[in-house]
Amino acid sequence: MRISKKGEYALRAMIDLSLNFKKGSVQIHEISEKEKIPKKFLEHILLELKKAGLLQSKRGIGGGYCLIKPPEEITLAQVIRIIDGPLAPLGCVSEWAHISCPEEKNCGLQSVMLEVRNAIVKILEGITFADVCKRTKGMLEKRSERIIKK
Amino acid sequence: MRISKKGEYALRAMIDLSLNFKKGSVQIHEISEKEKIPKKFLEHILLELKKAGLLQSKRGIGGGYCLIKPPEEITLAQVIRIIDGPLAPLGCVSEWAHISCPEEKNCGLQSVMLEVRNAIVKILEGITFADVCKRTKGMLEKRSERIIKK
DNA sequence: ACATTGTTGATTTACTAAGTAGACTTTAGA
DNA sequence: TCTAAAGTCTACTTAGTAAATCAACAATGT
Repeated sequence: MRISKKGEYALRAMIDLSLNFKKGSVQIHEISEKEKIPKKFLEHILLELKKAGLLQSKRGIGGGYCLIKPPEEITLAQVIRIIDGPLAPLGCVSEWAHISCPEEKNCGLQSVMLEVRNAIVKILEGITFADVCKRTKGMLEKRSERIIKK
Repeated sequence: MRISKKGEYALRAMIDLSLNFKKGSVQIHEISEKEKIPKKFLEHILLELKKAGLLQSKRGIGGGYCLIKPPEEITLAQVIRIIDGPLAPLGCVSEWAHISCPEEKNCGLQSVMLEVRNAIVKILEGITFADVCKRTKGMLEKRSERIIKK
């Protein structure tokens, strides 16, 4: 039930790019250092996200990556599907990669897993990168409040 | 976000054993044939489930496996955790294998994944094998109703 | 011209999933 | 007590994927 390391890196990179959406492009090595992601590996990830139509890039001095659309319009589900594939726990309940069930008689299992899939999808399709950034900000503020109170 | 093949096999085997809970023990090859699971592979799986305290076995002629507890008392979550490990999408939000977050600042992501984890856990800890069997039965009945109507 | 940055494809390394082989142990029943 | 039928155990294999790295290349700004 895990998101791969690659998927996690992709999400973190997208968060970084979302934070910089209005400030212009960010370079691979900046993200790599900030998020502690191996640079060469990150190159591939960003390229995939670019090919999927989420990112824009510019080469040469002063180059870098930036989001094509505002963070309000990109959901976590989109990124995870690009990098890790379908969100469903079993192939037979994925709408993206539907594989027929070997045992029709055990479809009680299928119906449970469909519930799980729907729950996951509902959350991840309902949350944009703008939301995530907002959450992070909110949490940081709360934290500093706590520190001030001390 | 997938359950492994092994995990799926384990679930199917447990469903079989649940259906036979009152009828006595079932042999590996019966399950293997019915569910189309490689026999040798299934041996490992059942052994793991036995060591985890879910199954009982008897060797020799007329031997086989059976549930220790009634299907009402075993949840899907238990089996998946035994075979596939934690249910959380990221290590940093698992209660079973908590790994600290590399980037405290991006904990917005963590909070989303915690929501996902909770949604998954809520479903899988809330459904027992008795429930799954009931669902399957219900679906089969509905299907035969449809056939009769034709 | 040149350093900087992204692009591309090949390759590596490590790990895990999935499955197999074979010797061993227990058991029921002829 | 012998034997065939079951589970048990240890080791191994094979395939695929995750994660990462390498090196040559292409575009860009100064």
